[in-house]
Amino acid sequence: MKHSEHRAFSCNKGGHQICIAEAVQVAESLCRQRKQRFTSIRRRVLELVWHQHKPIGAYQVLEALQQEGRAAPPTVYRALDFLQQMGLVHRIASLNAYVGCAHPGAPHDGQFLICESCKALAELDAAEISNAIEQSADRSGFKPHRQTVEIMGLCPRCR
Amino acid sequence: MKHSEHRAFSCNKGGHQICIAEAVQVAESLCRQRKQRFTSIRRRVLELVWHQHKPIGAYQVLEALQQEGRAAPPTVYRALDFLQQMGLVHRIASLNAYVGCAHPGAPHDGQFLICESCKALAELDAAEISNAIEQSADRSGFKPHRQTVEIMGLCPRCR
DNA sequence: ATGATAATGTTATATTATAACGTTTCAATT
DNA sequence: AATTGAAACGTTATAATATAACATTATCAT
Repeated sequence: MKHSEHRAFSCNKGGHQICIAEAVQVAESLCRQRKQRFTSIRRRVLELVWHQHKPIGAYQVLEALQQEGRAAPPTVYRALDFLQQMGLVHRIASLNAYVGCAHPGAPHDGQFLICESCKALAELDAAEISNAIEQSADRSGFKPHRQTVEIMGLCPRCR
Repeated sequence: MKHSEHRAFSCNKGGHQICIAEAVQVAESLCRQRKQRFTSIRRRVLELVWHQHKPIGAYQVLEALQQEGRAAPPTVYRALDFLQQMGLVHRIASLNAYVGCAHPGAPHDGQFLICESCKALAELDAAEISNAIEQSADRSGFKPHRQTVEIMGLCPRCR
């Protein structure tokens, strides 16, 4: 089944992709477990981050919040920081943007495939890549701690 | 010779590391080959980027330039853009900072090891990593084009 | 109910980067 | 040497991203 190979970019059906309602449920559950408050702002920001399956900028989130009432940058950044600490959201450094974590539960650095054409993003968690990184680092006497891996290119639909 | 394994973080002797004067010479030569102008601003910015073997921010470069005369942000960003296009400087997305390219000649995306303690940076060009990325991307039907790989951790001296 | 802690509101500002437009420099040709 | 067209640079303003600092409110454990 060829399509299954592309599930990194698909959503909902048949995969481990978590969509907006599911993402919120998982978040709620994880926060409860960890005795952290999943406040309405945090929930709303998580929803907005998941709203498109593309990275979203902090100020785009802010705009959306402002249409529902007052809000200022710190509100957004605090919520995003919290969600990142909970491992529910990743920051994409090369885009200054944020995306919902596809594999929450255990905090981790993801690896990201980002389509230069349609801006869609898929999160990988390829041990193959992590291992290659770890081994190469080791050979330089370097002890890796955190990795940023962001691959720009063309997604299956756009290539 | 254990130290040779660590040459990614060393400088000058016995390795392919290029230090400030060498970097300028190589740059001069490459620009001449490509019929590009290696102006005094571009030279000076390249020197400043190489001055420490650590990533440097655009505004730090600016400050240095301003101590030698007038300068404004566009001056720095233009020079940095040019140097990046020539493959002489890399931008480190996770730091919003710039670093001299250790392997100029053919433009490429490097992979970077960044020490969280002393801020030293080493550039890798590990085929092992690129291959792992390419294969993982392939399996998702993704055609990679450009990669950002930035590993934070502890360098040999600080670990 | 009370007090401690965490979360949020609010204002201001820091940091990084680019837009827009006029001027200068440079090198190729006349 | 003068001309000219393109590239580089100067300058001012502003955009885009992110944080500092401090007052206020909400929540939880007692």
